[in-house]
Amino acid sequence: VPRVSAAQLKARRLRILAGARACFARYGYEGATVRRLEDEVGLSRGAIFHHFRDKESLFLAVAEDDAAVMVETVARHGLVQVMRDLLDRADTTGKPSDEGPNEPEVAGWLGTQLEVSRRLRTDPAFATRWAARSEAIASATRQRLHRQRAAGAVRSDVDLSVLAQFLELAYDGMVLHLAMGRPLADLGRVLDLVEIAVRHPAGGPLRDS
Amino acid sequence: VPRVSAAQLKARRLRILAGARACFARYGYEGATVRRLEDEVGLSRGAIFHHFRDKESLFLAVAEDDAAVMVETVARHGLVQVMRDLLDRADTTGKPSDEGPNEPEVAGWLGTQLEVSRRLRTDPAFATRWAARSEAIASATRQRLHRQRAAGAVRSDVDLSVLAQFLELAYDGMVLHLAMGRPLADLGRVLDLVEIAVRHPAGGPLRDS
Amino acid sequence: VPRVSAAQLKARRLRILAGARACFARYGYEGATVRRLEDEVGLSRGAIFHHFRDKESLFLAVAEDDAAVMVETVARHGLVQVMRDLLDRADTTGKPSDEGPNEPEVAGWLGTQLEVSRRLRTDPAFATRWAARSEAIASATRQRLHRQRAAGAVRSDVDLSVLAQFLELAYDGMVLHLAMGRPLADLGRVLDLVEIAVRHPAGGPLRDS
Amino acid sequence: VPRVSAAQLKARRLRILAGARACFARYGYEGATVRRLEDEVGLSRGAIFHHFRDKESLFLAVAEDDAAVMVETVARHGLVQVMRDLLDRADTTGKPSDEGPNEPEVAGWLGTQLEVSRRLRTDPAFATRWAARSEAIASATRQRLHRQRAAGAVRSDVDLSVLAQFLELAYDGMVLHLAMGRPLADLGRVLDLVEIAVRHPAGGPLRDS
DNA sequence: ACGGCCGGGACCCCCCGTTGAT
DNA sequence: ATCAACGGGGGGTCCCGGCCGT
Repeated sequence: VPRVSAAQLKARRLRILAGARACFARYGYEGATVRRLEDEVGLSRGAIFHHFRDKESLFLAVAEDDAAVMVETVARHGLVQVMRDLLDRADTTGKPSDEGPNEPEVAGWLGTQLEVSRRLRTDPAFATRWAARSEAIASATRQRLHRQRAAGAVRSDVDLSVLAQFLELAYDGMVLHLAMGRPLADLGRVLDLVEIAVRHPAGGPLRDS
Repeated sequence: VPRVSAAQLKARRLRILAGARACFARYGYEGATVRRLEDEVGLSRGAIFHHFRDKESLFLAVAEDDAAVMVETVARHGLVQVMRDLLDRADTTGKPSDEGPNEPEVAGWLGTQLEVSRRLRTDPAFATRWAARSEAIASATRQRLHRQRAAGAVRSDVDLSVLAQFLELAYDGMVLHLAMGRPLADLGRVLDLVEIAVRHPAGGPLRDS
Repeated sequence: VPRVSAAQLKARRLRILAGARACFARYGYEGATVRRLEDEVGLSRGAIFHHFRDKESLFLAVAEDDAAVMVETVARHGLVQVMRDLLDRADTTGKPSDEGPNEPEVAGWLGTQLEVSRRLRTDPAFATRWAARSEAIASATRQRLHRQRAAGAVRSDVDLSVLAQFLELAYDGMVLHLAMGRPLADLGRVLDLVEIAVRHPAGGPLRDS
Repeated sequence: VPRVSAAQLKARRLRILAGARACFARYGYEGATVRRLEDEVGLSRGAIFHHFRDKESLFLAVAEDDAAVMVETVARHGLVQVMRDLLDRADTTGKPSDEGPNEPEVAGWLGTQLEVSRRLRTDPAFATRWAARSEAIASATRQRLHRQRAAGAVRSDVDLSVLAQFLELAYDGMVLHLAMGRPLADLGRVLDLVEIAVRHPAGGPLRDS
């Protein structure tokens, strides 16, 4: 017999995830000591490790959450739009999100992405667990491109998979760029270049904006 | 009175840097424990920390070395070529470099780049020290683009700085992509897209390769 | 919700202090390695440093405990009596104390005193924190002398503060003498001299004992 | 065939001893790292360890030097005078000594004494090596008292050995007091008390000074 | 469900003393 | 005789996770 409602349990879990995301983003995986997780989450070791087996599992849960959100966003708006959103939100620090309180902070998102990449390099076991998530994003991108091409909005002289990889390359580049806190500068116009390169075989004229 | 010649000292220093680069790349900064550094380098704590004040300094030296090599390469061959080289070398693991024994392993290079990005996020002091290196690469890219445009090989309807940022975005994307060990797949054709987007306002036909 | 009662916590703390005192006394501050502290206390690093921030704090707690006991003893029985007790207890090693189990072993006391003196010399920050404790002992000595003089048991041709310093000098001397493990020999009769010098302007005849 | 004169060798040795004494006094035995000894002495490890087998031997040499000076001073002027000198010199910090450049700084002397006491407690082997030096000082004190009594300057109703121990007690007290950097205050008048207690059975009037 | 106490592994770095070159 | 380079042991401390009591 659960002493608290399932809803409360889920809320607790989300609270832990949110705090953990912030912590991992700010300090990195190793830098996010259990002590700091406690402080950020507002619960103690016992509570945290009651919900997640260990630090690794907690991190994986955070990362999978982010990945799921991203898959959905890509499927609905496309990778380019994801990048533009990223840019907008990075532009206004601390600006309250317009998609609800569950929307992960952009800094947290970026940080988590980078931490994932680090663990992919150094931890083969993690890589295995993560492969499915990664493919889900790629698949969502390809499917959307497929729909877009059918609508005539995507150049047809290049394989879809190549275009998808091109967009992923740009996305990865943005993640790294923003996560390193480098200046935003003309990133908006850079994204214009990216979009045109996907749209028109000729690259075409720059859209006026 | 130096016990060993300056040449030997420099060689020793390079040996430490090489081992450290491999270690940082394989295990990440925190994962590269002193024990592992000893094993990889083949020297003892005492020797290593005689040449470098502490682990942080050692890492910084590795990163600055890589940055210097990269600045030079960009100035000579351009960022696109750097990316193609990256791709070629990533294609054949363990293949002996054709630029001499001092050429850093590509895996080491990539890993270092990512570790730099992590520390940039989490360590403001490091960010300050690194800013100059970062700008040097950007500057080299801009200067080369300037020369290329004068030669008519670069589109003239877009600001150079935007094109430079576009290339840097693609480069960052490649670093992240490769460092995460993701499949190379059609990355070569993706780079073609990148190159064309920089070259011709009209995008033009894909070069046959 | 405390897992253990406050009493148990306090007991644990005292157990750590007792072991630490023995360790510091036997090996000195630097010689009292964490490993030895573990062995002596019977608890692990984790437990010890859960109660005390670091080795320094643990040592300070031991020293302050000893100082508090000494202030009280001086106030009740006077410095001369403290010295005689010291002598008696040094005479019979391992003899169970007659003042309860919390009474610090004399060897521990002495060793701590000497370690305090070392840190006073080498660590100005420690000196500042310790000044108050030192003055408390001096003050207790002066107050007791004041009462004794009123009772006619102390010579009146010398300033009280000088007499107090004389006694402190003798006390310091005893600490050093005993801590160095030098022979006790006629120390009892030496203390007679000290006492007489404080009591009678003329030094007077030796009391028969 | 010595490549340098014996005098130069001795000078080098003295230079090392002087620097080491300062270092041991300022930082304590453990705190006097080889690095600091190098800095203070102005020579490197190799040079230092060429003249002294290891740190322990160096410390012992410093201590024995000090002890020898003290034996001589006690024999010539008596322990009370040694204490008064100590006091005078402690009174004027940095005052150039009037007994030549080989006269150890008072701070160094005191620090060494205390370090000796620490090692006596914690290192039985050291205690054995030191016993002879300790007895030499005591012997010098007794012999001088013997001569003084013959001259009628010392009370005759107390055993000489007790008086000697009394003086040693006071001396040890001064060492501890001064080494701890406590205020000098009325220490001069305290020494008057000590002297009178040794001189006259009746104590007698305080000398005017 | 939660939290404080605790165990013990491992971390980085310091430190002493040796070696071989000069 | 002197010193830089070096080996490797051990220092304190942090840190993760388990264990009970509440």
